[in-house]
Amino acid sequence: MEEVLNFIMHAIESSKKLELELPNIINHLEILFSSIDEVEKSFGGAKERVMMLLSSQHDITKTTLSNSFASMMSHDVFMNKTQHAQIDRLLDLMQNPFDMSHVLLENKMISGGDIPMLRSKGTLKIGEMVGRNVEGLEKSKGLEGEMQGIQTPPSRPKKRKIDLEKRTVMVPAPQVGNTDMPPEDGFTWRKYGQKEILGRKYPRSYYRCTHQKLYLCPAKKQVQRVDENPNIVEVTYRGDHICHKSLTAPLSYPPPQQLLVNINNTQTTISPQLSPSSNSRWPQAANLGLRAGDASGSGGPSTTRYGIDYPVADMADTMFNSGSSSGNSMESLFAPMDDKWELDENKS
DNA sequence: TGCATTTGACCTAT
DNA sequence: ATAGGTCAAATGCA
Repeated sequence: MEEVLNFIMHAIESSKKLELELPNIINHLEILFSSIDEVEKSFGGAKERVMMLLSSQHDITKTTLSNSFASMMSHDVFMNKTQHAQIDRLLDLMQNPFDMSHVLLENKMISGGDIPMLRSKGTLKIGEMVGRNVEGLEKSKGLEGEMQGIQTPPSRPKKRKIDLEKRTVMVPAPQVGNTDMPPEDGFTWRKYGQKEILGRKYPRSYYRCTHQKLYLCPAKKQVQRVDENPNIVEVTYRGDHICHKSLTAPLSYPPPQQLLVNINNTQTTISPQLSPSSNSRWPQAANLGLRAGDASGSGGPSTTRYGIDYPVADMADTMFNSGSSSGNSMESLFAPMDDKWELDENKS
């Protein structure tokens, strides 16, 4: 653990140094790059070692980790309630690396080598695992043996009234116009609530399917900005859309696919993943997040449309859904990912 | 006028 | 008691 703290302290020092020198080096890209690189590597090293500790220390407890963080953070910073909560979340992540939403966030924040590391340890799976939360994990008995003794944290409230499967995806928030608008995902939603969430900087918005009353469609989603990066929103889907199955429903939408949104420092990519357990109920990858930068997304209501032309979405749809041929450019882009991130179903 | 959003109140699980 | 989730009246907009 000492080594971890050394890495973290070095990263913090490097960050401070970078902050101080920023005005001077902002125009010297090479120096800027090496400074950022140093910070990145230090945090990466820390995380790598924490992961190693986690794999070897089956009885690691949240308390001991928390104490380590607390002592580290208390050098000259008084941690308030929110910061404690954020550390709690980080600890949850460390003990539950399966939550895809966090993993994606981590992939953005740290070097790209980390996810392969997780993958090689067999601790991370895409497909069935994408975005599945703790409840989903607990149901997934086959995974227990692969958790390498990492215990799911003593959970906070697991289920509320509705016992629906939840899936979380990270999508880029709109950069222009009304950035509070949820990303487009091909469905029409109606906002029915917003709430401040303890330990989170940004409020959580609650949406239900516009056709809930008409078609008794139970689909809901929660949209929340990520604390660490407001440019990313965390979208949690619950319930299946049945509105499109109704004979009297509006025009159908394109077949949704499960997705993986892969965010890194400089660009955002959206990678389609076939879902083993549900191949028709989750939002289409191509549509998610495309509202960012879409001028039409500024201002108007958050509801979207069935059967209306969406040039950008269509373009992406074409890229992702242009049949099973392996010739399209997007597939070539994501091919390495697909090869490495083996779906559970393919294994069995 | 009808639909969507806002927001305080209420409900419910822990 | 508390926090997350939902309801519903008030309000805004086209």
